[in-house]
Amino acid sequence: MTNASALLDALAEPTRRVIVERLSTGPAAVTELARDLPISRSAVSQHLQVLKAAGLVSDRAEGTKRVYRVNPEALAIIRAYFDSFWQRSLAAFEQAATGHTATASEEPA
Amino acid sequence: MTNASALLDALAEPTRRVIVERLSTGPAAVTELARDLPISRSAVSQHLQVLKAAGLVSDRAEGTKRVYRVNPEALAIIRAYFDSFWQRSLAAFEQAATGHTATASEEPA
DNA sequence: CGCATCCGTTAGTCGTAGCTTGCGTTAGTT
DNA sequence: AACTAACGCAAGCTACGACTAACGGATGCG
Repeated sequence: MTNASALLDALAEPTRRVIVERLSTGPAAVTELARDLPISRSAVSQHLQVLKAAGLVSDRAEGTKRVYRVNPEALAIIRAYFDSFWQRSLAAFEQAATGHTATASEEPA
Repeated sequence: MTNASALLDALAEPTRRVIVERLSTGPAAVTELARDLPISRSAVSQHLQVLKAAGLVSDRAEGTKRVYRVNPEALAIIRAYFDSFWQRSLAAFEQAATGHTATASEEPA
């Protein structure tokens, strides 16, 4: 679950990104989510299963409804993933520009 | 190409993520990339076309070779995307915590 | 108690992304 | 000029994933 690749595999689907974006503004139920999407409720449910298996969302039974919400920790992992990713690419970019290896003279803030 | 969705569509493919990870450590040519991958050189080339179309990488002819490198700006966009994303989810999470009870339900089993 | 709502699951169809193969092109080497 | 290495491109095949449809299980309400 601490693997960013598994999380990104789940976020590969555009529809799932929309769902997570929607859930990032607050919890929602399945039918409620499906109402704003051009697909069936069943499809939304299946997407939620994938997101849940990846650890991106969690669900909670509330009466007959089932409320889903995002897992901030999962987004934090992805965020950290792309952060180090970006820094590495910047280092390589700097190196290519200056022509010699960078000596880690960056300010750590 | 300032759209994060287009960038994420390109990074949906696991192989393409490996390629970009590899390129984030420094530029490389097609055959050089294909050497470490279980797919053909042509497949790698096709992946690079997708990444290039998304603006994630750029290429430069160097003799008979074609050197690819990552575009740090593209990674910065994705980074910013997940950053705001994460902050929104945190805000929603905090609101849910303070709005209801502090020691409320946690595990849905 | 029926009845409606909300949801997960399964089976099954279908589009498409990813891969290989083969070919043509360009650049470098002798 | 001949040969080789490094690519891109196009056609064709295959497998996977997204979707729908139909079902059954809970929960809530009259």
